[in-house]
Amino acid sequence: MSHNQLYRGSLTTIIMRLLEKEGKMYGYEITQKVKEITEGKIDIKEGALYPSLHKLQAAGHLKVDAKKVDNRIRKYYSLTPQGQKETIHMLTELKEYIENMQAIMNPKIAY
Amino acid sequence: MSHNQLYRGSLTTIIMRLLEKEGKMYGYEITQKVKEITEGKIDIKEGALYPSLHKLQAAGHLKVDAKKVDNRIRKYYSLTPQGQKETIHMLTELKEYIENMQAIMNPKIAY
DNA sequence: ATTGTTTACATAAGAACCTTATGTATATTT
DNA sequence: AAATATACATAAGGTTCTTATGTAAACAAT
Repeated sequence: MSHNQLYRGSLTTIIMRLLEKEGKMYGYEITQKVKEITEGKIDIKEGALYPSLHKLQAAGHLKVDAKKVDNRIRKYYSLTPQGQKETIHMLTELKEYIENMQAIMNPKIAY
Repeated sequence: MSHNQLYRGSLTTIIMRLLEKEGKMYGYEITQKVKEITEGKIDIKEGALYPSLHKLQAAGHLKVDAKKVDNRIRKYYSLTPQGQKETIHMLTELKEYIENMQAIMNPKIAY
């Protein structure tokens, strides 16, 4: 994902948010979209992506629809109703994370 | 630290930034300060804190000064010159992390 | 006076999430 | 023909965390 440890734990939130907006995406497409949006700064590794997609599917957050395109399999993922709720929750958590970190980095308390 | 996976990887940045501002702090003090600043939302576990402090010290980012207060040992940590440089780097990385995540969450690209 | 809580350090086992490496297979570009 | 891009997948190992446990002193409460 990145040389930086900060990104550890962010992958599911990224996946869920992209699917929320795009409707459906396949794995490789997610990696390319994230690269594009972040101007190459986030590079999702396949070894992280695919297990993460499988886990989200097993948890009932994602459903999959396999399609053959150009004689190759693509697995299109999309949010389940439960996944939509979970996405809202994840976005709230991310917002809180950022607020908490900013509070520590730039506290209102005098130093 | 938190039930939330997002915080994974943030602890060293938190420690370094607090020491940058406070000058010197001991372990227990760091946990209390973070609780205070984030209104209890971030609770640093001792099992994470102490190994992290030891690792930062071993890396040359922190120096330690043990003092006996009330018949008990306190280990005051502070940044080395190298640690000060590293802190600036970590803050830049955190800023970039937040920017990248916000770009994914709220892209300027039309959907 | 003893029990429980807070302060203050420490480490070990195990979980979670990642990277790196490797594998398969087809399409496209050089 | 070879290299790169597309598209999936898993296994081994690293890092960071949680949970559990331990030591020890100060302080508050019953």
